[in-house]
Amino acid sequence: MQVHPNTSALSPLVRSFVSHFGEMGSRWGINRTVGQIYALIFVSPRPLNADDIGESLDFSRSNVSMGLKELQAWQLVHLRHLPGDRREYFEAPTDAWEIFRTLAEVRRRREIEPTLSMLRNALLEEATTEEDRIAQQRMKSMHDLIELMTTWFDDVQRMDQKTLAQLMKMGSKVQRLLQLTGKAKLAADGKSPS
Amino acid sequence: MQVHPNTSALSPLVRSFVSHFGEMGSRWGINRTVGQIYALIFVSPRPLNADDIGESLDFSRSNVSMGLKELQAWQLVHLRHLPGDRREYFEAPTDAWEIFRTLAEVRRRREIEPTLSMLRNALLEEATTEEDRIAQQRMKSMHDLIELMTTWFDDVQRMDQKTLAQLMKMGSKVQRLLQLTGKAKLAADGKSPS
DNA sequence: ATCAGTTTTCAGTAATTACTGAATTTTCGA
DNA sequence: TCGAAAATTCAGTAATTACTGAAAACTGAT
Repeated sequence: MQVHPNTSALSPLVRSFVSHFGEMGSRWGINRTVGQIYALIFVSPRPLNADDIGESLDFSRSNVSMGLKELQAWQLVHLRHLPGDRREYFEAPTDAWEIFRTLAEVRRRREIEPTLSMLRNALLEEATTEEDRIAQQRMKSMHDLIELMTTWFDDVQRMDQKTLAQLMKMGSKVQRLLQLTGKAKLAADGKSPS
Repeated sequence: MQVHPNTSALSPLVRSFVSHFGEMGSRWGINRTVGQIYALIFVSPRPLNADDIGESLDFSRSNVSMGLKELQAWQLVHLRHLPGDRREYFEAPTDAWEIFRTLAEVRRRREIEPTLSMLRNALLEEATTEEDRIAQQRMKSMHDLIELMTTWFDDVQRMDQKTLAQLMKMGSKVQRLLQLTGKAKLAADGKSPS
């Protein structure tokens, strides 16, 4: 049931995008095929089914199936059904911010949390040697940084997009603003600014 | 010339840290051995030479050599020489911020820049089909986000650590501050706040 | 210049990861 | 409930990546 026009011949534009994502994917834990599948879905104007994908990229049906499973686990693609078609179609969120947040969230769960938990355990141990005491110190600073950054990221995520954009556009100018506030606060507390 | 005490028996503390880094490493592009070598150097109170490392982790001398080469390419470890010893010793920066910045910098060079450049090229192409036009739109939003974030990161890097810590601790409270400033600016411009 | 100590390279091999096609299971319309 | 269409699983194989030991190259003290 060929409902949609044949999309199996990729334009050079899409082809280069897809292949770049393949390369990049393999620098992450994501493998090449998974990267390519994602890229293809991301730029596609309509949801794609597994056959579309396999045909476009010349992967076996089962390979596509596994790739899609992984992308779903990363929450990078969503399953959809098209009326009058039993096959499963996939589409990807197009909002770059949303994608970024999703990725950050998944990585947090998979990498940050286990690391924090390992570090916390390590810090609970009684250090018996000087070596261990020094090791613990360094683990602590790593732990604290990770924790600071994730808390901050949680906060940032809660901001509305406008504030965020404003903040980012300000860049280091925010420094002056903070200095001002600091002084205002000191003044309000009845102290003279240093 | 056994100048230093034998460090080849790792404490349980260090052992678990090292092995966690091994696991995590393989989720990045970094392989397990490289992750472990880094972890070991990071917590070591003194610089280590390749034999120390190989002995502690039970890797072949050549494997250690390759791992160190990669860590140097990531700028995560530095070569040092100890007086009266011809061997090369390695140590890792212990300041978590510094490590983070280094990593960000290397990733930027290796992953972000090539991606931006691919996207810029793609955006220069004349889109002939509707499909390509849509693909380009999405590539553009991805490009813009990446660019925004890297510029922002550059700015942030230029801030002193105190401001940065302050900013991060404020978290979403900064939102109120920005709203205030916005209003102040409007007032200064002689307009009424919305 | 020599040479012992040290690091690097690299070809071969081991281990891991990716991919396929056939078989199985699931899904949903009739 | 059945059966065809679709999706998934999985054992086997291919491809890639990691690791080793032997050999080559380098280093610096004498």
